[in-house]
Amino acid sequence: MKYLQQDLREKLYDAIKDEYDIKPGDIAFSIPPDRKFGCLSTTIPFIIAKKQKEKPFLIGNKIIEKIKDRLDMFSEIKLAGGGFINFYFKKGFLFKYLVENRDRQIKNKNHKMIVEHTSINPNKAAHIGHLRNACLGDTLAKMLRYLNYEVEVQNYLDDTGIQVADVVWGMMHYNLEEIKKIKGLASYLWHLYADVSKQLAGNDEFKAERNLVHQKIEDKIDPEYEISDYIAQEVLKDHIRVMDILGIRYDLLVRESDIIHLDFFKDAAEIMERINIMYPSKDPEKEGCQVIKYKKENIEKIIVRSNNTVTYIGKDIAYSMWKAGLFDKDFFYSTFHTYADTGKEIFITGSEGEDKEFNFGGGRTVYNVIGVRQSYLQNIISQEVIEPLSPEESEREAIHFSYEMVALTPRCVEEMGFEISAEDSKKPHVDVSGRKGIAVKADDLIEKLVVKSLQEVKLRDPDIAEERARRIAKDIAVGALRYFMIKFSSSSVIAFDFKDALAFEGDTGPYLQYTLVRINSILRKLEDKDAVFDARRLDLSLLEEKEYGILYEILLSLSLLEVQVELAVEKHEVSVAANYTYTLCQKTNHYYHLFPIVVEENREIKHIRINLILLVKQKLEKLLSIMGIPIPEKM
RNA sequence: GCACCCGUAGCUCAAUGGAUAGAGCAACUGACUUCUAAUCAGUAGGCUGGGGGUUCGAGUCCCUCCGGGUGCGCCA
Repeated sequence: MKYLQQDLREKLYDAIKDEYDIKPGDIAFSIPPDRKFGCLSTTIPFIIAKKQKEKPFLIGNKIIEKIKDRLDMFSEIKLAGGGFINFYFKKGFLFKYLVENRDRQIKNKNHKMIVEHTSINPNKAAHIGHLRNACLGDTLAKMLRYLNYEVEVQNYLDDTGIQVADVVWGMMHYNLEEIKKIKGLASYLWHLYADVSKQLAGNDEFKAERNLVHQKIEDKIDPEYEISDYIAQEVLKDHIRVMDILGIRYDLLVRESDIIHLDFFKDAAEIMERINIMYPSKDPEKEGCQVIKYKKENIEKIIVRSNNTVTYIGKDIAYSMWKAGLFDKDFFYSTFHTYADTGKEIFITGSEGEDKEFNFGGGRTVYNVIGVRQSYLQNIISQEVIEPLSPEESEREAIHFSYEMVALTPRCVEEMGFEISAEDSKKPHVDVSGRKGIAVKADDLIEKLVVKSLQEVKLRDPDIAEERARRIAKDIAVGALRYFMIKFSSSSVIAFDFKDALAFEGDTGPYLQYTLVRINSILRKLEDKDAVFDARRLDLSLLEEKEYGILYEILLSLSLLEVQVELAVEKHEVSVAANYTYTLCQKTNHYYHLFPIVVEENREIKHIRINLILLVKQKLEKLLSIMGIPIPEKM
């Protein structure tokens, strides 16, 4: 349909460009709310009317006169509502078009996208907040791959940060050998981190000790360094394990320690100084500091402190510039992990080693999936650094893929046995806090989902083999979780509650899975020779009006797959795809409930229905794979 | 103070400036001897926080007020 729309836009533009002063981009199409208004519609007469002071309906009628003989896929082109031009496809056109073009490849964009997501501090197990980040980022990456961009997924590791120093300080009464014996280190550290945070709060002596530990980690002094290095790596492995359960994978792990040791900031600073983005502040309060001006809020942000150390944002600037290919320096790389099933490797940066050729970094578009609270800093990076360094229009761009936090409902906090202050209990939701230990661990949530779906599976098939049941339960759990994490628009806070997250009915991942599982089940019951695409034998006039109407809605919906995915990427809203998939499934369920397929006796009608569900199956599989929702073998 | 986000059905959320504001949950009614009831059909539920404005057309854009939340550090 995308090609159809493009084609139509060009023809329309050619027909009217001499008479009206418009650009091809002004012509947009939408699908009208009611089929009596046709299957495609444009409001171009209104747009022209605004510019040229002529009645929209007069313009519309003129346009229709010009184009009506040039477009043979339509049976009718009508003016309605005072200026809408409504197009009516010839009966059967769309179905044939979809079947014939079902394997059409999306054009290669020759454009490298880097998506940074997950980026969890490597000092404790992952929680639901991190899951939202990873699910959004992974879905975005999968969408970009579907649209045929070159995509590289990076996960940034703040291995020298204060959070790691916190837990190392808390572990200093152990030696490395003892730490290596701890089972489930990430989960152990979860509790330790909460304890440590409590101890450090308001105790300056402890904080001074912790700061010393932090310094030793940065300077690679043992045993602090070796302990921190071990912890960061073990926790990272645990994050990779959890994310892999959800089908989330990475290409490259970038360590902050390597950015520091390779002194990336020096190269970044030289470039920024050269074009005066970064300069010494004249503000007496910021004497001796290098700053960047944030024009929108008229603020000077400190990048280099008066003691010559680089701030948090300074390091991120260096990393962002490297990601966008704005300087030549590169990391060294080695393999960190190999995925058993595909044999694909995750690489990790290093600061020394063999100087081999790798193609990491150098993205034309660089997405950073990070919470909305970081907007201020991310805006500085994209507006004040990357943009000025990319003078040609959209040559390089850094995009903050922003989302709101996952919070807990007060009820949920109480359910989990945390104490809740009177103040918090009045709020609509309570912030997740790794520091306080108030959060739902990713592992625990997944386990709860698996247990619940296993119950449901066994309820439906008491004789099912244990291993098979577990496999299916896991698929359902993953589907439920991933869908839950992306179905809300990213600007709304998710007030997490087990009741909603554990739901398997209605607007949920399992609903989508169920739709496809049933289609597969129907197809299994057909003979092989029946279950084939064949566009020549689709005589839709055989269908009664009601069936034709519902079938047509599904076809229109199917035709929008690529358009919807593009829209999701453009709007930075992966929920667009989730909602789209859900309505497609609703229509499909409605359809095959009313019109049986296997038992249909009229062979031509049966053939039409089979071709429809074959199309739905193909598109739905694509959509689910984009959202990382697995397809269970049965439900 | 400056910058930003949110407010839509009882609850959780949808809706490129477009035609009659839609789903799910909860409630109520109905459909399993039928290709899988994790489904489907139906009933009920709305001054889209209030007030102005722009527009042929506003839940959507602008202004203002009310209510809720966030960011603005030589922390990360």
